[in-house]
Amino acid sequence: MSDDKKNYSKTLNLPQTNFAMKANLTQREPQQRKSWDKMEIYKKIIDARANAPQYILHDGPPYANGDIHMGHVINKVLKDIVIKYKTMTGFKAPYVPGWDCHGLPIEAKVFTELGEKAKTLSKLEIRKLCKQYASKYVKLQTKQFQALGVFGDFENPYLTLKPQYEAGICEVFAELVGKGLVYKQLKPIHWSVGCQTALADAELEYEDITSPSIFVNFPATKEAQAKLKTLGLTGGDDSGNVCFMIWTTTPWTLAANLAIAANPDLDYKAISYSQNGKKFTSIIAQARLEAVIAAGKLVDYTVSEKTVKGSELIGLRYSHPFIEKNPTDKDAWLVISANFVTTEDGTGLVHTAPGHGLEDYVAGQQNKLAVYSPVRDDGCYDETVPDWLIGKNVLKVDKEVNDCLRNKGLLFSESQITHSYPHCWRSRMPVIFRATDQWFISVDRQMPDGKSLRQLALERIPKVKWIPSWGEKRITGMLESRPDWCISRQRCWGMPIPVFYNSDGKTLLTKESVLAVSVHIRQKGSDSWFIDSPKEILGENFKLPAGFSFDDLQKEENIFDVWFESGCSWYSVAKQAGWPIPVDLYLEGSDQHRGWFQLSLLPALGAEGIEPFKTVLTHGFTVDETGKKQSKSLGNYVNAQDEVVKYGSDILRLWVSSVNYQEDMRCSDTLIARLQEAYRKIRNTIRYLLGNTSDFDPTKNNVPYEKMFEIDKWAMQQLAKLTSEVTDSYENFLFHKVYTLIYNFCVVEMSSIYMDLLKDRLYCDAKDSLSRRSAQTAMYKILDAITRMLAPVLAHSAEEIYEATNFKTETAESVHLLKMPQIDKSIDWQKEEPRWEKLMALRNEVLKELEGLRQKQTIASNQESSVTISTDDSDLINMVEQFGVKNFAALCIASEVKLKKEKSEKLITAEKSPHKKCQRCWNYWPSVGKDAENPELCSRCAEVIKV
RNA sequence: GGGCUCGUAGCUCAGUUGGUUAGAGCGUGCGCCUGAUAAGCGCAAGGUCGGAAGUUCGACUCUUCCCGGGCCCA
Repeated sequence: MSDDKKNYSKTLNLPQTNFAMKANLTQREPQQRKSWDKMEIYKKIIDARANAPQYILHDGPPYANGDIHMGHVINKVLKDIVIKYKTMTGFKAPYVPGWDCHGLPIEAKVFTELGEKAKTLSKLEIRKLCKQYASKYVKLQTKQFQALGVFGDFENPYLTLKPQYEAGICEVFAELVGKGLVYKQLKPIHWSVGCQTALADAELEYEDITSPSIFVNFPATKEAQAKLKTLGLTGGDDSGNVCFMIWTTTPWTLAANLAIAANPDLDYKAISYSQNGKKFTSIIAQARLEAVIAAGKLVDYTVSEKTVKGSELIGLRYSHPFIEKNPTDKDAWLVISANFVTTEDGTGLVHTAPGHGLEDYVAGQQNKLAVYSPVRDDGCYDETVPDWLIGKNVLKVDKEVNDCLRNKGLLFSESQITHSYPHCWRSRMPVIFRATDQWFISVDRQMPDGKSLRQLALERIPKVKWIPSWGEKRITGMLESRPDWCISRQRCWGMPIPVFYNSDGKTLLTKESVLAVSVHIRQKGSDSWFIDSPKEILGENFKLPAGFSFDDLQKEENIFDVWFESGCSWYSVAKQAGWPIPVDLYLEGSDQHRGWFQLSLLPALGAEGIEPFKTVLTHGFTVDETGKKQSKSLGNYVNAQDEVVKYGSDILRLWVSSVNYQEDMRCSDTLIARLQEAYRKIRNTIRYLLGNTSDFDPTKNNVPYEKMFEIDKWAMQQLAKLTSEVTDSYENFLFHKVYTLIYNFCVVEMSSIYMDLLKDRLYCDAKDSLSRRSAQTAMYKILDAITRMLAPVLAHSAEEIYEATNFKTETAESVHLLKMPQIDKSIDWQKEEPRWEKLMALRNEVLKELEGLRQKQTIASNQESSVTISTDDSDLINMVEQFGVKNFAALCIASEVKLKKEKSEKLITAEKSPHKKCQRCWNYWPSVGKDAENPELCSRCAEVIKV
């Protein structure tokens, strides 16, 4: 038997292709990239689109630090899919990758590596090391990004440390200065003691810590006691010590206490009790009575019947629990009014230290209090505090402060609470709130057009398309509540703030002065700020305002917040490259609503009055298999490099495309391994298409649609549907739909249905027969279209497929130079769909019947069967007859289908075919044996063999 | 604690303006084929749609609360 088989199999048109079944991506992909490098693929693509309309995706700069992780993979692959897709739809879509190079993480790392030696180095020397460090990681990450198959101008990336970028920062800053948005002020900010610098909101990380939770009595002055008595809150001499009770979790800030805030609308009462043998009467909010009683574990106490509004308390004075003399030159130690006081916690009377809290600061300003912050850069008290605190680290004095209060009998209650508290992202130490001189960009000052940055931002946000749409709500909420932007940092690795001072302390900061600095920076880079004289920096022709002379100018030592630097990229990169603002797309993780999106929006609105982006697309974060946050310490962390090395980058690209990036993305090695399976299925489907079209030359063998077999027309209709839906999904950035559509098309329409039933025609019919060429025409078109549709996702494999395609409709050097498939509008798949649904339903019933036979072992394959459809349903009969009984048999891969036009118990019956098996095509056809020369063949095969 | 957001089979996704027994593919189990062969085909089992109330003739779809994630903030 095997002899016969072997003989006849040689007469069949079996698939032939060099396209390997085994992908071997980890070896193949690097070669692919080499050949792309050699042909300068990125340049070719851009050149090929020289006169095309532009589509600008402006890259958000990752920080030049460390290996890339899954977050980078998702971000860069999504961007690359967009770029490749837009390119294939005819746009000129440049991709200029960028890196954020300045900033504390690098500087801190350099300091750590240097150890003690750091103190001996100059700022310039430190900056040199920082630059080396950043450059090293730019190079490393460049390689890692390219290894993902990302195309871009990696030869000329934008780096925030390049002089032309830095000059751009200056120019944006100049505009903001010109609009009056920049000011310097003593104001409490987050201060990192570890790094000795101010920190931006984005540089904080919240961690749980344990803090003391104390209730403290502040003794009312005699005058205040008298007033309280008049109000009826306190009684006669039996009131004992009359106090205002406050609550705090930061005892160290008590040294800077200047006021107690009360809410004018809240109700306050007095509670009398004895503690340690002393009688007290404390004023607190009525709503907090219960909590205070619990905190003090009071058993015997009386509460005043009288209730007064907070407004009655305003102006009453107290003496500080442990400081005798007002350390400031302004008023202090009185009850002030503040609406932010609530009854959620504490006592309803809030300890206020304007130098150590933002709300305190605002309240202090309103009440003309000083901004008193007796804490030095190193986190220790200065010499204005009581002797026993001078020079001590504020984060370590809680116990001493509490002891002092206890000794004075003013510590009403003491316990511990655990709460989340901001920490410095670098030094990991808790930050403190501390008033220092800082530079700010105001979000509420009026600009020349009468609007504030905040107003303008809220006005422009709806003009931007936010994907997903809730991004708009999110960024709106953030902008509504954000404070002024603190843009100064007391470090050296960054762009200096271009400000000068004279010896009187007067500030030189005008639009013109900043622009003059910008010219210098553009030529010499920001290092020159640390080397050159003010005269050299400003240029000797610069006209100094009255009161300034070059001989008496000091340079500002602060540098910009790195967020300000990256927030200028729309200018330093996009605008300087001549791209129109707003650019088409910003695409980053959803954390950037607070970060880069917002901090690009503000400078752009301030400087140009327009938002920098038309569309903002955000993606979520990777979580582990159970949906939890990934972290190295928990061991549920997926190392991106390992995955690339293990599976190849197209698998990771396919994974990125397969998940809905708008939500959290579960990620693990197992889940990525699943995508490898999916990849194999797609690959094999395409391999089959390649194998069966290897002898198909579309210029010679093409069969026009009208002449195609019905089933092939179906395939063409399915392709038209797929193309239309995939295009729609790409246009809406719904890549996981692209994936599902293409994958299901491969699995269902192709592998399970079409390619299976096509075998007889492809293998057994004459090579150049209409039936075979018809099938090949459809397969070829499907192959061509799928290759293009896959190219943005499977960047390497699509190229491999394109190379393995024998006859190409267009010859290009790369699949990425081609266009996406056009939707064939002459094919009305929607019109045909109902008919096919009925035919496929009937087919399903036949297949079910055949499955029964197979389980009974009556037949082994569908080819052995003979099917009978018995019905008096004329619609059904017409449908089958119109379609053709033979076509329907082919659809079911049955050897024979008979149509009985009478009603029967069962619509479908099937049996083992009574006919003989053709040894060539394995069909059980009546014609087997009719040919005298080849008695074991059917007449079709006998004919084919003779040619 | 606040803002935004997510929670449909083991996994990845569909589920139209609320309307008949909630779908697909993968994976799993069982079987078939051996002319796509470290491939291919078929069949089957998997879901109280995170939970609880409510609105409604009717809710996966609307409302409220709760539980559990994520991002951002305090």
